Amino acid sequence: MSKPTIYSIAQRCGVSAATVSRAFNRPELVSAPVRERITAAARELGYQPSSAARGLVTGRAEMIGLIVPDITNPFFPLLVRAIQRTAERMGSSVMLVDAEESAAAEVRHVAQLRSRVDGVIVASPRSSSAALREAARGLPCVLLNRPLRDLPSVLCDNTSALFDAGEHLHKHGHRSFALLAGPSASWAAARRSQAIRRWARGRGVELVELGPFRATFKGGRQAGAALLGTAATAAFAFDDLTACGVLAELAGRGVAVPGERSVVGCDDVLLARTVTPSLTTVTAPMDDLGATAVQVLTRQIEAPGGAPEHIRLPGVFVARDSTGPRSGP
Amino acid sequence: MSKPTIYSIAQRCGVSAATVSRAFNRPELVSAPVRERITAAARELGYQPSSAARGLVTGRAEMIGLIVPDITNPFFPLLVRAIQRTAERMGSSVMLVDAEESAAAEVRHVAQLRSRVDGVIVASPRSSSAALREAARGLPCVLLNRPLRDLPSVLCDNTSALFDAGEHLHKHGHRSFALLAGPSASWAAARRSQAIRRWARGRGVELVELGPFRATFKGGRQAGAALLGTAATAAFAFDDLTACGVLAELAGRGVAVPGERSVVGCDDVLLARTVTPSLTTVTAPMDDLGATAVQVLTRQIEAPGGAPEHIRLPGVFVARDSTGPRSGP
DNA sequence: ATGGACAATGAAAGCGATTGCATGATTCTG
DNA sequence: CAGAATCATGCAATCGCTTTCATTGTCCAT
Repeated sequence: MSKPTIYSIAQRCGVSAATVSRAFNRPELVSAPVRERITAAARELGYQPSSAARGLVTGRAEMIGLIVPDITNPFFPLLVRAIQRTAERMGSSVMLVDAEESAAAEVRHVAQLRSRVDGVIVASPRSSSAALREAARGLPCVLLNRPLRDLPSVLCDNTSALFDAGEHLHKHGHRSFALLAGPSASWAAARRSQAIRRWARGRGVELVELGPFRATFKGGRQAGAALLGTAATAAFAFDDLTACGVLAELAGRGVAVPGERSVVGCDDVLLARTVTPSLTTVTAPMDDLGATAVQVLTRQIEAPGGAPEHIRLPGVFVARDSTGPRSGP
Repeated sequence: MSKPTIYSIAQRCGVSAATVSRAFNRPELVSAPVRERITAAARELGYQPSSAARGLVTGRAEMIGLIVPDITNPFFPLLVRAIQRTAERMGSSVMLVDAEESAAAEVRHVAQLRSRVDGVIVASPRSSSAALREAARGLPCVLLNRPLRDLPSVLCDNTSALFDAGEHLHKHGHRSFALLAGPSASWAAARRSQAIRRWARGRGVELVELGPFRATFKGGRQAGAALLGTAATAAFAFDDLTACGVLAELAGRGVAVPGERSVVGCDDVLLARTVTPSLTTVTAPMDDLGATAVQVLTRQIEAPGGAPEHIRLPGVFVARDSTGPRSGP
């Protein structure tokens, strides 16, 4: 009465184990009647192939690892979903690992995953390039939102969308802006800041830089407080979570949005649509991002050693209610 | 130059594979010098034991599955963390699966996980008892926040904390309450509603029931709108996410909290501390909940067939800024 | 009839680890 | 100093599956 194996089934059906295996993996090689007997017996016995045994012989775990720096950040759940869906469609499962915001943990987890997965997707804004490269040596790996020359990566590029955001605000009469910078170690943060700076310079408008702030709600509140110390009428928050914090802080101090200040976020997290006022932001193409990452990883797994792909997906600007005409003098 | 195995190492060190295996698993059985040579060689070659091979012979995957109904709900990330931490300490990895709010998916995923994990933790408010029981047949399984006689479960019981919440509001002069009910299929929702009803009856205060509302921010806004249609001065929201929605809706309509209405949430999600006003709520002992679930599951795995444990951890009431003295007449 | 092509199946060799048993070397005991 | 006990190690079976190669039987063209 132990777990059924292909042998139990084989015996029960009077065929060899090989035939049972084939009945599942290459059904066209097995005659219809036999195949049916086998599947019937399998169902009856509640047979489940042992993935360990299969993995041992095929060398594939049918599993990919996903490392995120902070699962409590609302940016990730959507990504996780997208990745999970795509992976499932390709016959793989996903092992999610939360690095709890520690660079060391990110790298450590890559090492731990090595033996259990076919490859990993790493959303690792923190760890050093060298550590990352080293950790990924010999393991198919795709970087998310962080570029590294010799490792494949899938990035969301918001540069042009942020330009659009700037133009949108400019059109509404804003001339003085604040940049609420994100974590200094984060590639995304650096890139966004840079895009905004470039735009401001090109437009010839005033830009005061504040921060860096942590990418949390609380960080956003601090950013909001800092913003009030300036004359800027519009602010670019590093991301939506930060922006929500800013909104909360402003609301708490009785500052009207967009009446007195306009705020734009980034990422288009679920919350962005639902807060009041709803957030003007830049939507990251989460589904694409996740799906692409899985596909790139799959390619990497099937043909290791190819030139690393670098894919860049553009974000798109969405105007909502947290931005509006400049008020005052 | 293929992946190093215990054989490569054995050969390199002039010992047998068995010795290499022992050097890692039962080091006390191997003489010190040999052990060191082996570990040195292993490090040098970058050896990683194949978990498939080990799993095949030991019959253990060192992996547990975790099924959550909706990873975007901020309740779960903290739980996931706690579970992951505990599992790691016990030498297991966690496979997280998001059921995307579908009962069918919950059950389907349990089936898929069967062959890859030693057991599963299921946070499944939705699927039917029968389906759940069937899906878990022969697979160690622990239910989270949902009781079922014949399956072990770990629950967070907020009954007494909700009583405390009621008393807190009563002390502040509130006499007319609203219950903003959560999803009708959810055990937690039913239980909370019941606790609140009981308290109100016992206290002899007025209680109007609204809902059910979805456990999302948007659902909360609807609840907030509904609340304004009543004369209740204090409201019990199903959970914090709902409560945040209520706050947003009230703020949007210029209703002061706690000036005009008091709101209490439940779960003490991260956001609860950071919104304005910060949320009076009932904190679920997430870390305990997660750790306990893993421990119960581990016991279940090691000694299947024991009587199912049912563990209940109490939530505790925390007063913050979303509740205050009753205003008006 | 005869041989070849083709289809359906079986036998058996691994995949990389763990582990019970056997063996040889040391040390202990009386 | 003989034999027992102990220690370190090797041998070989095993876990459940996939896959190559060989085998058997059918059928068709010659």
